[in-house]
This record gives sequence, C-alpha cells and structure tokens, in this order.
Amino acid sequence: MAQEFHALNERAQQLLKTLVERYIADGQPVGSRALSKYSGLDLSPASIRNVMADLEDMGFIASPHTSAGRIPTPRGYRFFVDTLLTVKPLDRIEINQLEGQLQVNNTQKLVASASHLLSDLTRFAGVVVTPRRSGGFRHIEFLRLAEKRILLILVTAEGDVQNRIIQTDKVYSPSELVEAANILNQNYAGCSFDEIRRRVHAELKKVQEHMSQLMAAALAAGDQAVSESAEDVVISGEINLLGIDDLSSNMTKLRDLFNLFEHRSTLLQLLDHSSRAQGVQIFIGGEAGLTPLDECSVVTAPYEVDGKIVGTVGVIGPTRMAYERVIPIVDITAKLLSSALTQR
Amino acid sequence: MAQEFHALNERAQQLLKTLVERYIADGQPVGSRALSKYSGLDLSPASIRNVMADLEDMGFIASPHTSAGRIPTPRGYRFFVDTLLTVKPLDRIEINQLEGQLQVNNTQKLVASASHLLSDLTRFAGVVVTPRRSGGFRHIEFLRLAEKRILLILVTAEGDVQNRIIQTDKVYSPSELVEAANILNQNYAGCSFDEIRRRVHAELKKVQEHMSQLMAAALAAGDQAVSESAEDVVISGEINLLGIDDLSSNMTKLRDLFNLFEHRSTLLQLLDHSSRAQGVQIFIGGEAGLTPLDECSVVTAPYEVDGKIVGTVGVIGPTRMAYERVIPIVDITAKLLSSALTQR
DNA sequence: CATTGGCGCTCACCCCCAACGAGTGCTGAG
DNA sequence: CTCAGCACTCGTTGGGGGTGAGCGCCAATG
Repeated sequence: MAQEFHALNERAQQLLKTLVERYIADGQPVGSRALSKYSGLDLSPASIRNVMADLEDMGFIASPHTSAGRIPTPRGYRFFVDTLLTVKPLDRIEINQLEGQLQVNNTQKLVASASHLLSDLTRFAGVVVTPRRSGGFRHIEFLRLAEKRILLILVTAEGDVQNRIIQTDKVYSPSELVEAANILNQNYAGCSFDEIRRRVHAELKKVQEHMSQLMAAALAAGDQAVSESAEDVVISGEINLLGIDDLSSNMTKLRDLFNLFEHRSTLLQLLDHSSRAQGVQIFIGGEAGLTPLDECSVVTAPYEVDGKIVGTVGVIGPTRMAYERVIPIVDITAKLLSSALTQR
Repeated sequence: MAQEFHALNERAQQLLKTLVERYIADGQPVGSRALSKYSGLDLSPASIRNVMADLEDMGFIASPHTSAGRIPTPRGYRFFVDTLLTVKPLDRIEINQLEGQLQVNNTQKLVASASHLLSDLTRFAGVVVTPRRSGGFRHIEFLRLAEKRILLILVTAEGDVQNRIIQTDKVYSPSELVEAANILNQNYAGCSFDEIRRRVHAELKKVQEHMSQLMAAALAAGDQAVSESAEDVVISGEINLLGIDDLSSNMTKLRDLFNLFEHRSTLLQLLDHSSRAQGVQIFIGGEAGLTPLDECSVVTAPYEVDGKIVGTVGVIGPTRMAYERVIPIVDITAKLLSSALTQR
C-alpha cells in the first residue's frame, strides 16, 4: 500500500525484473532470499518480502501455493516485456548467417525455410502466414496430359506457380489449348478472375462454343487454385514444444495445443492481428482469447513486399521464454523475408 | 511342456487369439479368469493357466509383473497377425466414400489427401512415400519475372509441376526465353537431364554463347528441382499419437518418436522395404531396427503406376492397434492411390 | 490323464501419516 | 525504513500396512 496503484517505483521495477528473469531461467518460483541475492539491490529478504507483497497486491506476481516463491502473472509478464525488457539486436554477422539459410528458390520454399529458421533458432514452434496474393495472374498455360485431362499451370502476379488437373468433356487439340492460353495471357493478364469472367462473357461471344467451355473450366480451376492457397499458415518445429515441461505437464493441454495447430483458420485469425501494426508484437498467455494458448506466448512481426504488409511471421512458445532472444530473431526474420520477397 | 516347441494346438491358438484381442481392446493385462470367460472354450481358469504357462515358455506372452495378467510379446503379435487374424475387407460403399475424399487436383494434393485419409480413418499417423519420378521432363518453360530473374516451370513426365527462380548474369528477352524453351521441348522432351546435358553440349555448338549459358542454368536448376523433390515422405496426423497412452507414458520415448518423424531419410529407408513386395506388410515393435518404434507397429502397402511399384503408403501406430481394421484401410488406400495415379 | 477347485504367495497400487523444508507474514528493535 | 527472528503454512518425500488381482502348484475327480 506504500505504492500508488499502478505506479512502480525504481526498486519495485528492479525486483520485478530480476524475478521474471530468474523465473524464466529456472522455472522455479522465486523466493525473497533468491531475489535478495540476485537483484543487486543489497536488501535483506525481509524488506524484499514487503515489496513482493505489494507486487502481489497489484497483480504482477502470484504464489502457486503458500510456501513457495512467487511467479509472474500474465500481467507481470506484460509489464516486463513492455517496459523492463532490454533486447540486444543481433549483430551483422549473425544476420548474414541467417540470410544464407533462406531458400530463395520459390515462394513456398522461402516461406518454409523462414519457418524452419524461426523454430531452429528459438527451439520453439515457428509460424509463417503465407504472403497475401493480389488475385490476378501473370501467365497461364494449358498442357495436355491425356485426351480429356488438361494440366493447368498458373503463375500468379507474385510469381509463384499453381497447378491443377482439369477433366474436360471434350477433347482439345494442343493448338486449341495454346490458342486459349494466348487469349487469356494477351488480354487478361493482371486481372482478377472475377473480372475476367465478366469480360470473357461479354467480349467473347464470338469465340466458339467449346472454346468458351474450356475457358470457363480454366477460370473456375484457376480461381479455386488461387483461393485454396489463399492465406495459409505454415508451422514447423511443433516437436520442440514437446520438450517444454511447462506445457507437457498437462497431457490434455498439450493435445489441445496441437489441435489448435491443426485448426489453421483459428491460428490465422490470431496472426492476422499482427499485420495491422508495424514491428514486433507479443501476445501473452490467453490474451488472444484462445484457451489452448494459456501457457503460451506468441511473438509476431509482419513482413512486407514493396512496403505493403502481406503476411506475418512468429514464434509460439511457453510464456516462460527468453523474450530478449526471441524478439530480435522474429524481428530479423520478418525483415529478411521482406527483402527476399521484395526482390522479385 | 505338453506342447512341442513352436507347435500350437488348436486350443492354444484360440486362447492366444482372444488374449491378444482382449489386450488390444482393453490395454489391460489379461488374466486367466477373463480368458475363461471370453475364449468361448468353456475351460476353467486353472486349465487356462496351464496353457498360458506354455505360451509364456514359448515366448508369445509375458507378464509385466508377478500379479498381473499376460500381455502379448512382439512375437505373440507377429504370430497373431500372421496366422490368427481375420480381416474383413471394407464393403463397396465405404470404398466409394473413401475414393471421394482423394483430391485429384495434382500429385501433391493427391498424396497429401491420401496421407490424411489414412490418419483420419485409423486415428494414427498416416505416411505416404511420394511417387518415384522417372527423371525426364514433359514440358519446360521460362518466364521473365525481372530483368535478371527468370521463373523456370518444369512439368515432369508424371505430370506434376516444379518451379524455381533462376538468377542470370545476362538479360534475356522474352523471345529468347521462348526460343530456348522451344529447343528443349521439341528436341529433348522425355530425356533425362544428364542425357540432355550431353547432347546439348555436343549438338548445339551453333547456338549462341549466351543462349547456351541459359540452357546450362536451366538444366542445372531443373535437375536440382527434380532431385530435391525426389522421394519424400509425407506424414500427417502425428498429433493422434499424442492421445495414445501406450506411447505418451514415456515422455522421452514420445519425443524420440517425433524426432524420427523429422528425420525423413530414416523413415524413408524403412518404408522402402515395403516396396519390394506386393501387399500389406506389418512391422511390429523394433522389428525394423529403430528403437524409437519400440512400442509402435507400422502397417504398409506399396502402390503402383501402370503396374510398377512407385511408392508406399502406411500407418504408424501403437503395437496395440486394431490390425483387422487398419490392414484393410491401408490396403484400400494403396489401391485407390494406384488407380488415381494410373489414370494420368 | 486332462480338468478343476483350493490354497498360499507375490507384488503393484492406494491411502495414511509423519518428518522435512522452503518460504511467508508479522512483529519489534535498531 | 530496514531487518533479524519467529511462528505458521503447505507441498513434497518416504515409509508402512492393507487390499486385491493373478499366479503356480497340488491333490482330488471323472
């Protein structure tokens, strides 16, 4: 009560900081004796107990049971990461090493390797929301596989390739396929599929009946191919979370967590939050409203192409994680991914 | 001792069968009382104890501790699946339902959906080894993304699409790219990349210097793209294994198991065993020589294209699994996959 | 001679309880 | 304001007896 509500004096902040740091390091509740030793404040355990009582009143720390030390509450973590945490950015050499690990062969590989990067470096789960597509296409091509089986190859505006097999009712000759592709490429490259559908319908009455059938099928397939792979989240290193004792204590919780990973859409929603603002964001515990993430934190950062945010990278790990390490890693990965994608 | 070594009379077989069945159903060691009730043999527990002692001597069953019932040993399981098990094949309706769940859009989707099918139906982990490629290509195409960035699109002989970005030293015009693609498509479609490299080198001295540079880059990239995706294993539903108490009792074992899943190559080796023979094969416990699979069984079946075995599907689950259900599922999935791929 | 009821034995499992120890809140003195 | 001291709380650990499932063995039975 010596503290005003919400106002932490210097000393209380220092104690909270070392408490969180030690808890993150050890995983054990931190007692007054330990704090007295490690805070650097030269206070006796008894004095520290007073401060700790205040911190508990204000909801920053809590004790799991009477005769244990204190552990940070979600609110304690929040204050810690918001104002107490000091992150040291990675140095140039490390960044260069990371850059070398990104596979720039194509977008899928790039995204996958970014996700791996995140999980390897942090030893938690890495997530990447695939870049949003603008919707148009850059190039389209039909290839005859069998009499009534046509392979549709579609290069998106962003330069990645979708493919899909179309079953047709009629048999098309290779030259017909080339012609159809040409019409689409020359007249409609860059347009959205909706737009194409309207315009083809209006402008190409002249095109032969069976040709427009092919067109329709192609447009439908293309549409679907693009929307299917619209916005997805790539996860890797979930296995790392198995080793974390904070999480694997409760087998059921662990299962819930892994189930969440399978429900891409829910996860996507959370990660999309991140792409509304610049820079690294942190969701602590259930702040996102997802119970399976109770004991987890999610550290995210948006990445961009040509200055526009198109997706999110992030790390999912236990709330008790080394934020000062994870934050710069997520930050850099987002930046590397941005620059790798912008070069296209 | 009333039995000759290794020769199980009718009654012993019947008892072993019900013992394994009950253990698979309950997960509890099976005692003589229970066997007496469920074997359908109308024998007293005392008589059954005699037979059980024999079965134990022969290594088919074992007791986890003195005052518990018996559980099958790996050898007991082996005998069970080899000679005692009666599988009921799925009926036509079920098969048709399954067939509808396979996504035939393209090979990647097909393989992924087969894997999902396996894990969904069995509630264990589904694995599919991607179809071996013959190595040639069917169609190749260059698309200019930026001045010195070219998108290489490559359709394999099997009809799936690889893509990759090539960085060039020189700037190529769109028409040059088309020309290069034409040369490759018209002269070398169907050949292996090695062969092409040799022939291009020999035959095309006349082609301009900078053109052959492009060719070389294209061939290297194509080669790599094909070999990279050479033979891989797609796993899904690993999460299902989290719920299995046989496996999650030992947290470390569970971790080892999931680590194995990340080491694709090791798994691949095991699964390749399966593609040497026709029909469903079963690996029980560590039979494959992999310690992480101690408590697991792997049920596999090869699948084919045009009568040639090109890959393997399978299920990884606890040794205590309902084989009579899993076996037909794996069998059918392999057949469905075969026929879906053969249609191309 | 196979079958069976009976009997003693062995352990895993469960529950209770006491000892221990870490950490707290409080109080009174400097 | 600080801090040593003290009583108190409560989770953890380890020992000890009771319980019950299941077994092996044996003698009786048809």
